[in-house]
Amino acid sequence: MTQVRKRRPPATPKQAAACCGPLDDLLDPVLFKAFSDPTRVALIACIAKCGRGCSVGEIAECCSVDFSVVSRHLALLARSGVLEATKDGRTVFYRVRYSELCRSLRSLADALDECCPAKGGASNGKCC
Amino acid sequence: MTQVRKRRPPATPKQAAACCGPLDDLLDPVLFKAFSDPTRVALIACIAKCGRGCSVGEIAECCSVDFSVVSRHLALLARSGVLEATKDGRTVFYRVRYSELCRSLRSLADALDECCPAKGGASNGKCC
DNA sequence: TGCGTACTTGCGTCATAGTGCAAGTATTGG
DNA sequence: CCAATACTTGCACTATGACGCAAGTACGCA
Repeated sequence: MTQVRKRRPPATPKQAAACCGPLDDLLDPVLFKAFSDPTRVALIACIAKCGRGCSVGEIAECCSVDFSVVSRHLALLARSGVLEATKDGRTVFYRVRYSELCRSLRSLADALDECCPAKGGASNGKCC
Repeated sequence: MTQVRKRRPPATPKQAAACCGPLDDLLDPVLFKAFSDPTRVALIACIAKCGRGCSVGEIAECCSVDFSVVSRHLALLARSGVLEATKDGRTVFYRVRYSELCRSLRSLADALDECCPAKGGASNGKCC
């Protein structure tokens, strides 16, 4: 019978870098860049806790920076997939893309677990 | 009898910003800044997939930037809680803090769910 | 059609951050 | 004790990004 050979974790970091796994796609700098600025994080928290679509004007009342700055941050957050923009007349509503965001975060956590030797992850071949 | 009044989600973003919930702590810009640079992300993926503690020299072979740059990135990643450094003689080993990282990511996902109206989150009062 | 509201975009400024080189520090082995 | 190894740190340069102001665009309403 053919034995199912368990894939080993890469012996060196260089080998690890060469073999692509789920981590490489999930560790997206563009997504996490969205969460790397205090002002943006405040905006995200604000909209997330509100639980509904919010207009730019409403959101701008939450923080002390200029209206134009808020507008730019929101556009960036929409581009990076954190928020979703819908336009109604001249008002733009931004809402949090809860499910997509949660899925990304949990997938990343899962992918990390797959690599973790302590959890038997690294020897199951799913890491890369 | 006293009725257990379900807390409503904040009516406006400004109100939402004022009430502190789990999100405010979990949305940590310092942590996510670690994941916001392509070079750093490559280093993290490299070490994570390797599944063991890696020396700075080994890690530096993975990417094209200068050795000193790698050293600085690794130090930053350790400061922000992504990596853990242990010194053995003159060699420093960096390893991924899998469990802490996964916990942070999953907690954030959970906190977001608590805010999501579609999942009945926003009306349970746990959001803020 | 003109005006006000809601938002976006261009531009200049300033601060922060990434990078490479070179020098410095710690540790090991001869 | 000296030299080599492994890494860190100082310094200068450049790039990127956050910010505010002002001008521009889009839309609704009278």
